[in-house]
Amino acid sequence: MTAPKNKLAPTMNEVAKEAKVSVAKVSRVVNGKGGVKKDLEQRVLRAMKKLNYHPSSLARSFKQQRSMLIGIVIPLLEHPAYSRMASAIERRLFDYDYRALICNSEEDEERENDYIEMLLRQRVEGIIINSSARGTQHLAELRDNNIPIVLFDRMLQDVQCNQVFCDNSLGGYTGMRHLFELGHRRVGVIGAPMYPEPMIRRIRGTREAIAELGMDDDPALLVTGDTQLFDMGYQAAQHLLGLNVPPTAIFALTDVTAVGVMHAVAEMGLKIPDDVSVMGYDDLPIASYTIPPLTTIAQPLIEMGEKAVELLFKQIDDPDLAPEKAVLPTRLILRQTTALLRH
Amino acid sequence: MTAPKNKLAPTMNEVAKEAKVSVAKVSRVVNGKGGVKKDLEQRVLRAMKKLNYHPSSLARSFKQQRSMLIGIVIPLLEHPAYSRMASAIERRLFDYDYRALICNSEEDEERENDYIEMLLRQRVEGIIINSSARGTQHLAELRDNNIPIVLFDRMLQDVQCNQVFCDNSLGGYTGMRHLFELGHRRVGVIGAPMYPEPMIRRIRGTREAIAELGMDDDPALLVTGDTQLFDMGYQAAQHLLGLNVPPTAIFALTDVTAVGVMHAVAEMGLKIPDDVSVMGYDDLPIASYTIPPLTTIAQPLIEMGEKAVELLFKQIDDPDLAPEKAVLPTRLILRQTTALLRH
DNA sequence: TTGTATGCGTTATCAT
DNA sequence: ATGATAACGCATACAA
Repeated sequence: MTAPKNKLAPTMNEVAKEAKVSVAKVSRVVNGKGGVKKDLEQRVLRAMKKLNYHPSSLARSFKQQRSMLIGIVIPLLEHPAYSRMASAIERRLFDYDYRALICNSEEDEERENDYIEMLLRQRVEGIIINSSARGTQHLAELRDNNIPIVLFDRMLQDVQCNQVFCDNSLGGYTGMRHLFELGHRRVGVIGAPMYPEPMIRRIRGTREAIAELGMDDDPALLVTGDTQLFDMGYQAAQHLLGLNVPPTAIFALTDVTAVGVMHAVAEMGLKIPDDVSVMGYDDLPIASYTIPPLTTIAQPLIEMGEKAVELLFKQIDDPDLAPEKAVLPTRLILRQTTALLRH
Repeated sequence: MTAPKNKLAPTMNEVAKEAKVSVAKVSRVVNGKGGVKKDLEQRVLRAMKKLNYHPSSLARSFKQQRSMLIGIVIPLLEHPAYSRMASAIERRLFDYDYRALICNSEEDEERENDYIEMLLRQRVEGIIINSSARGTQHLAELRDNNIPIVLFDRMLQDVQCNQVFCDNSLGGYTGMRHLFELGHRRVGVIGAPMYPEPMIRRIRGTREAIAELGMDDDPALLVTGDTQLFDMGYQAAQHLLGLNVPPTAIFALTDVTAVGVMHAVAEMGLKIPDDVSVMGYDDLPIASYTIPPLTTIAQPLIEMGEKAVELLFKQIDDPDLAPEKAVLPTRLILRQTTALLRH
């Protein structure tokens, strides 16, 4: 790509000349600092309009050493849960006159690192990150660079910084317990993808429930995989229901996979919830519109986003503040895909 | 929000001091310009690492008068179709070393204008916009500001700039014709929301089919509304199927509304496609996973994004190039929600 | 091969 | 109330 050949945007200097005043006055008018005579102010305003002047954030940020930019790093913009988080965060930042640099890491650690380097260069004043990395070294480095950071959704144990997440372990447990109470003892769990932290915890929660409540503890009942898309749920359900002793319920640790599960179940000619109970996790909009509507574990995505912004600004205001961990509540949403086990 | 009290990032000057060379040399090393002795280059690299130096894009962009930033304006980040478009565009820009400023206008004209002003201030080198505005004045203004712009998805007649979109009218026609060929004469059309340009065209396409093929032309069969979410489809379907003479098929001009339709149909105890045929529009991932899978009109969202980026860079390279309109093909995806009309 | 100096557009400080 | 001017971090033209 070569350099743009476009006419350059007008500068404050040109406005000053047009209005026959000094740049200082233009600056004062632009920033509404007051101390400018009414008639001159009008002249400046007119000149601005005439030249179609838009103050350069580039120059301004550079001069002030403040970018008014916050980085948002999420694993997959196309995933409804993540796009919802990103949009909640962005909306809140906008209210504060901050702009968001939304980075779509596509669950790729290297891409995530590239983005972080980019954000550092853009001199973002803070980063809210839903990290796809397995390690925490790059985040520790951010902290050492003194850039305010909030870990979002995916918490990480051994890094000292602000974190906002739900108790995924409890969520996993709650779902399992719900199925247990309906009489299910043999429950297939779809924890795909395997590695991100929330998923590991959700799985752990289900295992705790299995142990504590004395449910079937069969390794064949846990299916993991690479993606968290429809397809994964579809395949996993086929596998689970093809087992010698198939489960009577399936807990898909993501709504999107749950939809895939429902599809597979229907295709096999089974009825939900009569023949198999199905649970999801996330409470995405789609969960209300499956047929029948999906019982699921809700996460307050919007509140999480708002909390993250709050913590970030707190830290920007006072960098020495001790990092805070905000754990938001998870909620069982009863709909119609789970039912009493038929004997 | 007060000014950040964080330690400032190290500058090139500090690196130069640390390495005991001039800033010019550091600059050369950073930009890989060559003409630097190996050992000195090593010293600079070491100093950079030691100080944790990240070149300031702010200063760089400011100095070079090139932001390397492109603005993307979309109506609703949380909508799967739009987040997919945004992500396709962003990915492609990233390959070109450009960064995206993703703006979520939330279908709000004023918000869209705020964002555009912001983008102008950020000195973006171009804008790819899926506009929520009804008028075109602000876009004409952009063009007059000489900022390269590509209209995306939602085309606008009377503004002279690059545009990428699908033939929505043909899409609407194609869907209708498909239903016609299955024997349906009385088809409910859900064109919600009403005003954006693609929707107007899709509706027009259905009307052309109705006229040309001699299908039932009953105003009660066209339902419009404010959103394009599940809910809208749900309500619209209830309305349509409650008509004195209900339609035998429903064409929801958006997959998301189609899912809402399917939900309503199921709730009323009707079978798809036996009792009612249902068609969607978009071919979102969810369309493959409804039960039964949704017959729909596919739009090549990824290709649209890539084409938009291509046109944008073309215009950046040569601002005097005549604007181009790229019309991408739409495709009928046959799945299982439409069937021959039972007599 | 290296360093010095200039300027990008803005804000802020200091005179006036 | 107003204007002249320095400074922000970097790339580059030019001198050495």
